Amino acid sequence: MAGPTTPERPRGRGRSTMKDVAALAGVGIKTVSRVINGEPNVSAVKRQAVWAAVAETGFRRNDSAAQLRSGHTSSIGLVLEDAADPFSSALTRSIQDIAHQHGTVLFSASSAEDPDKERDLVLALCARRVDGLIVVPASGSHTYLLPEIEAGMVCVFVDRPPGDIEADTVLVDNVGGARTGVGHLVRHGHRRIAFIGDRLEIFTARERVRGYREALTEAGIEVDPRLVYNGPPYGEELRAWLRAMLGGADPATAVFCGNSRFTVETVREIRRSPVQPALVGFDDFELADMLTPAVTVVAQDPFGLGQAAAQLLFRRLAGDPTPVQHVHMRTRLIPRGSGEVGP
Amino acid sequence: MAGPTTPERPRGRGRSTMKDVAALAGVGIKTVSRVINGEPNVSAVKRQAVWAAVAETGFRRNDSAAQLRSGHTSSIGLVLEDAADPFSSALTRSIQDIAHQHGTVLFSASSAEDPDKERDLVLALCARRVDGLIVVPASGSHTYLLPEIEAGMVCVFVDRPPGDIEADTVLVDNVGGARTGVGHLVRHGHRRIAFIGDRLEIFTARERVRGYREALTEAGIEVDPRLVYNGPPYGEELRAWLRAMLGGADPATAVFCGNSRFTVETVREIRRSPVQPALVGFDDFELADMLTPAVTVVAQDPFGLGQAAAQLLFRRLAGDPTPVQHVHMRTRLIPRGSGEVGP
DNA sequence: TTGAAAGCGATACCAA
DNA sequence: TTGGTATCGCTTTCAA
Repeated sequence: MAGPTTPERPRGRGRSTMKDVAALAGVGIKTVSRVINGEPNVSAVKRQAVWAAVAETGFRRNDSAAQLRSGHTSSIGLVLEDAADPFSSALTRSIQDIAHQHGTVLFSASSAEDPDKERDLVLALCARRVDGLIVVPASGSHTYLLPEIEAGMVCVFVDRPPGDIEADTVLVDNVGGARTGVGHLVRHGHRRIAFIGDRLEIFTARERVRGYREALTEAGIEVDPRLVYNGPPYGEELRAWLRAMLGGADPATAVFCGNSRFTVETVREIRRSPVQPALVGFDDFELADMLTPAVTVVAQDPFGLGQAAAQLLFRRLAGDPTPVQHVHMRTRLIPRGSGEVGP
Repeated sequence: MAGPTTPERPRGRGRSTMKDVAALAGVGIKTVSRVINGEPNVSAVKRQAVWAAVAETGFRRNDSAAQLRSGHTSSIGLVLEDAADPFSSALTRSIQDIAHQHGTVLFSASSAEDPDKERDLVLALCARRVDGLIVVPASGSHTYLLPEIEAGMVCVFVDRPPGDIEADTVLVDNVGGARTGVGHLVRHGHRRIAFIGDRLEIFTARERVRGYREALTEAGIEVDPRLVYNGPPYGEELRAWLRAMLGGADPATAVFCGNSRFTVETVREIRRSPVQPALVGFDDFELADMLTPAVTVVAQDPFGLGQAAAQLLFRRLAGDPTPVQHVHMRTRLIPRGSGEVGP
């Protein structure tokens, strides 16, 4: 009984359009458009009639059609390494928030550190005509973005710079942070300090080793290559290396870790080890203060990083024509115990 | 000199279209469409000519235009509570992966547990005509989705059921998990067991208290309301309650926590406390095994949860017409020490 | 204040 | 195997 009494209402699948709404409200389609988009110059009477018809038909504007004509999507894209990583998820959240403030939604995708997958994802986002793009670039060249950028796509790179192209970046002061952390260990009397970090293909790993080297050189300590690990942060390879290094004839008395994955792995290995080296890690992590001993870290600010990147992006979208910008974020040493012990 | 020699190439802002590509390649626009979309029935010669023209012009298909005509976007939406939360970010990652397998990208947004914001985000995603939607619903009614669902939007709810509507859900066995965890404490001789969890507006909190009550009742233990906390997982309120409860005349000898936020807060407070109750937490968390004592948990599987939800969604999108489904995921007790001590 | 008409850039359909 | 034409639902433009 209830069904067939409202013949104007589209049944089952399928959406009603502005045309349907206009017909039902007895106005022109352009008036519907004005009301939906909150534009002025519509009489209160018609405005009400339109909203009534919208409610009646369950109308929802098709943004694809709007974008096709107007040229902007009110969406931005984010491509990062792994959405499940705490650093990435903090980044995501802060970018989502800034996007939301600008009435914009966020596409996000994970590249799994694979340059080809990153490229696919980025280009898919470009095909969707997102207004702008924030990328934590995998290694490799980014020249594939040149045509997109020339066509008007706005890109900001976070945490790492892109390969082979000049573009806006928001980076952490990796070198300075590592210098601070290693210098801290030096000041506590250590001279045999190990470095444990990612493969050197990864920008942040390169920069942090550099900071490590600089700190040692500055202290007049020669770098011992047997104390430097650059490899995957998981698996037997790392554990074997740690065991060998800690159990060897001339073990390190302190360890500096290149990121929190390594810090955690190192903490686990130290637990099993007869010697207890001092430890400082790059990047803070949850419960670092609750471990025994509590872990001293050089903290980054992933929320701040995401905010800075998003704000730069929206400034560009608003038309900021200034030359390419390179923003650097400070790090902060947080002493908690593991780094404040002598050799 | 290099610039003006290729007059066909669009300069500066603006994209080339299939029309441009067709003109440059000397073929019809429909042939370009066939090549771009990998459709058959195009000669090798023309195919090559088209790809050459695509490269030359930097053409990238405008997906909005494609969607307008074809009706699907190859995108799905995800609305959750907080992208920075480890549970949510694991969910995000697993959904991203399944989506990617289906050639689909993911919109994600955080509701911050605010029903109005959730509604805005969901409707924005509907306006973008995502093919489907996965939602971790905030509390409140979800009747606002009825018109969308009737218009063909496919929705799957994860971790919590929606309010006031029947829809596909993928939930954790909250009651059973809590019963298991509390039962574990009972078996170690505890009779004064506290429950610490979220506000009762939140579905999982309600279910987990229920499991707690059932376990106690089953053991013939009366529930003491002074041992039950339902409130925010942060701030002085919780800490004061914990201090009072642990320092009172008749303190609990064991604590069951409703989620990992509470577990961590409780661990911190126990450290400062003179008494050391046994502890079991719902939801596993990183480094739980490295704390002292290591924390016994009832683990969920957020990756599995996301996978199940995404797979159900894509089954629906493929046309699965079966009635509304309610999937339940098992939990798993992981004894680590904190829960294996007597009163 | 209002609305008719002309696109936006692709795909669907059908004729060649 | 090819490609012309109508069309998707909206915004823009412009005349009334």
